[in-house]
Amino acid sequence: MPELPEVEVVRRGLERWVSGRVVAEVQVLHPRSVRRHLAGGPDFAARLKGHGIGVARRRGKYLWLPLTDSPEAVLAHLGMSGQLLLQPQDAPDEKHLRIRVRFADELGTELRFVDQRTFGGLSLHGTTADGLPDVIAHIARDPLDPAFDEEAFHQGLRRSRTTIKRALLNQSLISGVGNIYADEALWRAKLHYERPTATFTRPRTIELLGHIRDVMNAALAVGGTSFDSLYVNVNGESGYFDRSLDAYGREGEPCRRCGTPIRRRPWMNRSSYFCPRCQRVPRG
DNA sequence: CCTAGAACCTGCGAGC
DNA sequence: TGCTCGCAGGTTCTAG
Repeated sequence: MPELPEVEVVRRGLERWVSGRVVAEVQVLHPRSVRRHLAGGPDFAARLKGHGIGVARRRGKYLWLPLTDSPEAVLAHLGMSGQLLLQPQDAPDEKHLRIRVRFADELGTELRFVDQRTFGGLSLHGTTADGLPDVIAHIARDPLDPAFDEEAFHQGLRRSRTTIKRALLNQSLISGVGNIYADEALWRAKLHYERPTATFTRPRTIELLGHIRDVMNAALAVGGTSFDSLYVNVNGESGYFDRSLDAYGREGEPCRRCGTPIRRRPWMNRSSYFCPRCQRVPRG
């Protein structure tokens, strides 16, 4: 569940169904799914056993579960295909089940990390004074964070010699934006994805941030974007924002503003979708 | 230091 | 039917 709205949907599920419980047992079924832990999966599992789970938190696409009785947190990143599912203990294992967490209560449910492509994973870290896992200190605040620094973001754009979509995907400049919401926000702002960031005026930056927030909030309100069953909440349910997309995945379909067919261009081993009329290529 | 591109994985659908 | 190719919501490492 890659981008901010989808990760926030998962965070809310964890807060409701996992926070407040105590870990009884952890099973690591794929070594790659435990990240940055030299001592390996069994040690990761042993270190979690018996600890209480605090309120789930999120920054950008990262989410974490603070431990209530130690200054550590379980950090999760879903990568391209990761899911955190709350399942009945007797439900059959998913094909790509990587990590199982059982709890010391009688609720009969367990937390499962399922990940087809294994780009995601869980890790265990110390936390900074404000409760942030130390390894994500370099991740910028996301645009839904009330403390997001608009001026720092604008100055970051002005300073960089890159193009706007690359900048939007740079998680140390602004976090939570991925390929879908970058294309959607740029369509709304009528900006071409290869516009140099150094050309941005402050009003243009502020307007773009507004579109990013609008599209993310709209997606969040309907459970995020799900093209297929890979992107679901902790109860396995899909979101509906795919119906409301204006650019992403709409190659050949008419722009909802001007009717011109939306184009897809190969870009950084993936795709960019844009309206060739509303979003003009910058000259130069 | 900065930026662009490849690598890391598995599975699916299109085309031959 | 079965093969190959391109493509998929992300991050990180390396080369220049």
